[in-house]
Amino acid sequence: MIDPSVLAENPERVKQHLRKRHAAQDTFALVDRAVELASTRRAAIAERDRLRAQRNTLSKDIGDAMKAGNAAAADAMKTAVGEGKVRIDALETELTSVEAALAEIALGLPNLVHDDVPDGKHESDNPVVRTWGTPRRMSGDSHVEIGARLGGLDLERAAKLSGARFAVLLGDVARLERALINWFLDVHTNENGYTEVLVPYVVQRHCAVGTGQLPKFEKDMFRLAEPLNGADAFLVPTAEVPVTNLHREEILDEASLPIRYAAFTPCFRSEAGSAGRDVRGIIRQHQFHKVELVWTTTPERANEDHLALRRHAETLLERLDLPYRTVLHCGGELSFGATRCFDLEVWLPSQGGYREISSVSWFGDFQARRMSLRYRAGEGARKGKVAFAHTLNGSGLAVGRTLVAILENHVRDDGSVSIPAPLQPYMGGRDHIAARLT
RNA sequence: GGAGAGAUGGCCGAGUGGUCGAAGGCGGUAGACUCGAAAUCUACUGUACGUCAUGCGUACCCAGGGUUCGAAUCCCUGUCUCUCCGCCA
Repeated sequence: MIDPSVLAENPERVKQHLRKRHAAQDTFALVDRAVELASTRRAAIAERDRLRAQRNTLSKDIGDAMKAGNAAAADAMKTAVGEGKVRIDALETELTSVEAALAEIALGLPNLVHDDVPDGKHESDNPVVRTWGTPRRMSGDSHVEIGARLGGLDLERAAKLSGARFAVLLGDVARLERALINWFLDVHTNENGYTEVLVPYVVQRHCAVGTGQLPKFEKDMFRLAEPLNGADAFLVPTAEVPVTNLHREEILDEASLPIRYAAFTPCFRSEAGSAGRDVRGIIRQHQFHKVELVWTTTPERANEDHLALRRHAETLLERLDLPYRTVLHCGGELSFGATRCFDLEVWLPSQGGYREISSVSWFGDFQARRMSLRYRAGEGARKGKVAFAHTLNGSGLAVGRTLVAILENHVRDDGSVSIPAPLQPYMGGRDHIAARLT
């Protein structure tokens, strides 16, 4: 959520950011509507509070009059309070609907855009900010064929269980997936200072509102048919949702920041808008695994923290010897809640191009406002003041896509696949997975 | 699934209709004392919204309703936590 006072007092600035995002036309009208609603809201609050102050004074006087035995005076004042109450009730009814309408708009507006974000509308407008490694294979079999030859990937049987966009992994390929999870977590906790956290995979609606998936993108998530503990609930689309919400509605000490979590979770996505894209293989699945890195930090630190987080993800690809590039999202590509975002794209020979394997986002205080995640400044001019924290997250990494990249980049001529050195300890010390003889 | 107890400020804990944003203690901050520290003493120590802003007003004692001139306090509903029994991984 963007700052409501900026929305109310500086709508032109908000629209400028919307233009940079190439937002839909009707979004601009919503900004104007919000300005009207905010003004109505302020007027209603002012009148209601004035009447309540009057009531509170009178109530005291009534008590005094009754103690003094002056029933007639008390009754007269009771009548006056009663009249005020009718108006107060009307104003509160009005406020409830005005604030609901305002919240609906505010929760549906995307974040403001960081100055670093370049103009542009499409993926092709994202500038490349880093390239690492040289692709050895420029084309060839996809992970589907390679995985099948290893006896480790069975999409047909997965379809018997769950339909399209699911996979069954077997043998050493399944173990390689598990090795990646363990290695990612070990690197982040042992070398990068993250705290490992294991969280629920089902969350109630308010959490997904907090991180920004809701209310706008409900179609992308799996919603449970039955209420969970009395509330609407969803399978997590990413660990970002439960982990960022861990400290919702808290006021953290600045000394405890940044808080950095590394979380492994399965991720569930309905991908409703993706019909026809990546139908083959395991690039786009309804269920996949991801290790996610989530930071809660201060506005002062956030810029450098965002770059540090990006390096934590990039380094993994380098150690796995997987060529990749890093792009900076242009305005039109920037996701709803992000103020600045880097995508890491790994080289996939079968596609002859780079594919997203990690998205490293800085949200400013956008998510923090939605979940009331705040901190108290410890030092400096603002000492003792409470402010919204900044949140960041990035994949470190998407496990399934890393597996695909390893299969496709490290396959050998005989159909076997080399295991990158860091993963070998997790694979019984072996340096390759052999192809089956058939 | 059955039975019971509870939810108050950073923490502990008092408060059963008005003088309660809330006693007291702990913790924290500042000052005094001290060469310094400890101990001691003094003061301060919530969040949000509104505003004709070094001030004033309003709301918040789990949440939502209700009773009342007036609710932390009374009533209803819900949520969560704890204890015991049952079941289960």
